[in-house]
Order: sequence, then structure tokens, then C-alpha cells
Amino acid sequence: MVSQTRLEYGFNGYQVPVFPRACRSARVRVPIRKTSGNSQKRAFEILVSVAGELLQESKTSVPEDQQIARKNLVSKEQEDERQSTKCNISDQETCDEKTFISYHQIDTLNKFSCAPDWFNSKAADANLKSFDQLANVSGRNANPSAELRSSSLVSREFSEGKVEDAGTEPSIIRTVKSETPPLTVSLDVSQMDRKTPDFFCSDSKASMFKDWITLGPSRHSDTIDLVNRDDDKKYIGCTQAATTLKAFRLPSNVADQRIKNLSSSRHWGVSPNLNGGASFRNDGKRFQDGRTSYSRQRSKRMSSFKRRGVLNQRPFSRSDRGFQLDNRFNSADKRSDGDNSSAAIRVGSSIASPHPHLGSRERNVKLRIKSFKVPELLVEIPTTATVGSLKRTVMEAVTTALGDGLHVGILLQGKKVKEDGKTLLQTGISRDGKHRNLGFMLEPGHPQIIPPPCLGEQRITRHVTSFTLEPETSGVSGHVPPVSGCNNGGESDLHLVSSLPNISANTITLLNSQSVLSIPAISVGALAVVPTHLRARRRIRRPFSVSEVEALVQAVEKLGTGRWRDVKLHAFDNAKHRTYVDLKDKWKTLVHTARISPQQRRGEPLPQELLDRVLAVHAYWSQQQAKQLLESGV
DNA sequence: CTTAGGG
DNA sequence: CCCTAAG
Repeated sequence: MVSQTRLEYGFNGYQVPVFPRACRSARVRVPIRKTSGNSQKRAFEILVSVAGELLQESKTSVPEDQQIARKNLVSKEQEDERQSTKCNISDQETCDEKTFISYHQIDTLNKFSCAPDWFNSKAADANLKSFDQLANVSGRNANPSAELRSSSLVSREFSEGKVEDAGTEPSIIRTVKSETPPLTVSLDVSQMDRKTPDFFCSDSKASMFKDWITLGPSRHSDTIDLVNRDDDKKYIGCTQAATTLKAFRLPSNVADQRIKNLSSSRHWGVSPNLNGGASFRNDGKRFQDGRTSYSRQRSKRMSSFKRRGVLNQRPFSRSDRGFQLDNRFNSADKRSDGDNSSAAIRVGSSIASPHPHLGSRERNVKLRIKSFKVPELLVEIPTTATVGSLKRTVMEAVTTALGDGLHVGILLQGKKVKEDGKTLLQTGISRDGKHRNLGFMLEPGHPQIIPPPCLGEQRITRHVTSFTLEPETSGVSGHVPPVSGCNNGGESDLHLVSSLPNISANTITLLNSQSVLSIPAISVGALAVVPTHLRARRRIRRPFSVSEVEALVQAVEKLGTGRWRDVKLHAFDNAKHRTYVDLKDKWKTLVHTARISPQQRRGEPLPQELLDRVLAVHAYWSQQQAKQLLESGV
């Protein structure tokens, strides 16, 4: 059985791995497995292709030390380049169910830049080469930092029918565009052929979400089955019936090195030259993988700036997940709902019935996501940086873009469907015979209009977004191997089942372009001014699943409160994203939840039995604590 | 680094 | 979830 590598994510020839968050942490292994196994549990991939354009060249010269830093960076990059040529993804792609790729072992970025031959030699390189040349030129002009704005083109493409770059300045982007047929994002299984360099480049060829996504009420429960239509193909997959698409992050061990060279920022602005340190943390690193680095980063973060106070008035505090909205959005004041501040997923929906003989109830709704758009990125990279670093930088920007806080919104005939509890039938999504405009949106979790933080010319914007499709999982996440990479507590009721392949293009209906507005561009001078390492990112919110709560309660029953590290070790050792502080916090909220009325509770409803246990356990250990206090006092 | 609590 | 003071 030939394996289809799922590591190859198109991205203007660059691969953009989008992995479940759990897979990002160090020592996490991601399986490449055949779909012949458990066909009920498949993973998604998102293909991201980002085109860009050269915005402007910075006129500020760069301090000496930065020059040096850049120099180092270059040499490092060159070294990386050399290594990267060796790696070949195909080495891993032949893995079977039992085969894992350990990102721990992989020199991550290099590996991910391990592209098929066509990539390393062909279009992408050519494109990037032009940037390189241009960069060198501008470098001579004492313009060490040119800004490259990577913009997603999908929206425009779709709304205008073609890609139209209004820009007049000769930019490398044009080169890129010319050689790289426009298209932005694709989630495509059938086109994953690595021998098809342009699969992500042409919207005709690479219909983005080639797979049908079947939305249908599960017969069994609310569990979402993610099924691939083709059992012969391989996947990087979750082992659970859950899917999560999130940004990839470096393994912490590599990260430390990388961070110095690469801007691995969650922010769109990426400036390796300024980057003196980590701009992100690895999950779990705080107390597990990087005992040293955590303190290092921590102290760095703390010593540098009190970031909430110094950098801006309210720089990113609550707005971590918010998009930077431009004026029209500000004035629109869509605070209540984030309809505007969303990236759009265009969906061709065909309410086809695979089984005409079945009653309408049992029919599945097949939905095809034609494409989706990634919010505009801004990338800054020194002109002395290598092509390879550019690749990586853009890649990181994109993966970061997909990394956090994005929710999926559903649009039906231009209207946002918010009733997560309703069935598709009730909503009308399953109405057969009529092709309805159906759209998906990537939207910030908590839409907020953020007043542009102005700090002279230093305006920072961060778009921390993610595309998460995560149904419930069955197992206790603390007990499942990280391989699953799927986390729980999906808030979406999406039932994603990729299924039948053949979709005629004419079944595709495009969204009303007014329904989905794109993320506005960020002003040029606004980004990449403040060193990214000064900013830390808030971790994405990951609601505890019922299973996790069960595990937590059980552990606390056994260990008591106040031993959160032990609790962590006992019940959540494998859940790298759950720190003992998290567990402690969760317990806190659990106790609170158990006390309030069910009507006031939010999130996935917890079994009353569980909450009762919480109260009982809490009472018990509180009493124990009191006793001990008394004894020690006396 | 862990705990405990406030935010 | 984040941040911090304390231990």
C-alpha cells in the first residue's frame, strides 16, 4: 500500500504542516498510518498556500549588533540548508500504522522544508530566489529589512473571479504569483500527490477541499466521525475521532536554537534580526521539557518589559485572539458578533444524497469546502536572510496564523448559524434539492474590536488564529498517547466526515462575498517593529473534556488538593498541554461549577455525578487540610 | 520548581 | 489562562 505522505502541505511550494497542538510539543510523535486501519478516525490537513508581495523597504539602518546577528543567522541558515537537502520526507512516508515520525528527532524546520524534489528545485525556489536577489539589492541600499507582506488571495480571487494584484511596484510577489497560480488554502486529500507541484497552486486543479465533508448527525451520539473517503490513503492522523488543526510548533529542544535564528512568532510580524529570544513557548516546556529554558524565557520576559504596561496601553491583553480590524470594522462595531472579523472558508455545498434510498433522515449532507482564506500575514525578514529562512519565516507565520483561537462559524445563506445544538436538518443545511449557500468562517474565538495600539510608528498586530475542528474524543486525554494529538472539548457541532470524492464543480456555490469579510490589511509600518521576543503568547484555550474532568476528579480523590504536580503526573502525564497549574485552576473552576446552578454553567455539561464527586472530594480534603493546620498549630 | 490565590 | 508572591 502506497503511503501518501501527509506531511506535504503546499505553501507556495513550501510545506505547512498543520498539526494538532499536542503534536507540537517536543517528543511528540505523529503517526503516519494507513487509512486502512480505523477508518473512523482520520485527520484533516489544511493546505496553505500564501502568496505575497513586497511591501516596502525599510529605510532605517540596522544597528551593528543586529547586523552581526543577521550574519550569524545567515550562516546558520546555510547550514540548515545543507542539511535540509538531505532530508527526505519520503523516508517517513512509507511508514505504516506503527510507524511514527518523531519530530523530536527531526530537525524540524528543515524537515518540514523537506519538500519533494520538484519543490527544492523548481518553482518555489525560483520564486524565492527572486526575493533573494531583490533582498540583496536592497541590502546594498542599506535596507536590511524589507517587508514582505504575504497576503492571502483567496478572497479576492473568489470575489473577482481572478487574481488581480493592484500593486504596481515590481515585487517579488509578482514573480511568485506569476509562477504560482493563485490559490490560497486547500485542504485536499486527493491532490496530495507530491508529484503534483501545482496542486496547491491552481484553484482549478487543486480544488481546495477536495474531500467532501459530510455533515451529518451521527447515529450514535454527538460523536463526530471523521472518515476518509479513501481507505487506501495514508494519513497523519489522530487516533481518535477528533480532528484538530492547529499550528505547528517546534519541538522545544530544537526551538531553543531555532528561536534565535528564526522568527517563530505568533505575530504576523516576524523579525529574525531583532529576535534575541523566544517568541513563543512550547507547550509543556514550562515545567517539563524545558526546565531551563522556561526560567530563561520567563526571566527574559519579565525583565524586558512589563509587557502589558510598556509596550502598549492594552497591547494584546485580551485581544490575543482578536484580529486587528481596520476602520470600517471599528466603526461598524460588530462587537457582539464577529461576523466581520473572520477569515472565510468558501464552501461549495451540495446537498447530495449518497443513498437515495435512505430516508432523508439518514442522509448525509455532503459539503465541500472549496477553499479558505488565511488572514493576511506580515512578515519581516532581513534582506540578508537566506531564501531558506524566508521559507521558514513565512511558514511559521502561516502556521502561527492557524495556531490559535479560531473558531469555525457557519453561514447559511449569508446568515450566521449560531445554534450549535440544532441539527442540520433543523437548520436547513440538510435540505435536499436546494443548493444553499453555505459558508464556513474562521473567526476569532472572542471577537473583539481592538483599537489600534499606537505607539508612534510601532504598531503591532497579532493574529493568533487557528482552525480547529475538534469533535469530542472518547478517551481520557490524560491517558491517551499524545499521538492522538486530538484534544477534546470541541465546541463545534460540526460533524466532519470526509467522504465521497467525485464532486462536480457546478455544485459549488460561492458565498455572498458580503457575508464574509476578509481580515483587513495591516498598515505597513505597523508591524515587526517591536521585537517579537518581547511578546509572549497566551496559550489557546482548551476546555477540559468530560473525560479529562473525570481523570482529574479521580486523581484528586486519590491525591487530594494541593498536590497538583502529583495529580499532573498521575493523571495527565501525557497531556503536555495541561500543566499542574492548569489542573489546579480547573479544579478551582470545577468546585465553583459544582456549586452554581446548572443553568449558570457553561461549556459542555458535566454529569452531575461528577460534580457531586467534586464537591465531596473538595469537602473532604478541605477538612483534612483544616485538621492538619490545627495539628501543626497545636 | 511548586503552591496558592488573585486577576 | 495568566501572573506572582511565597515557600
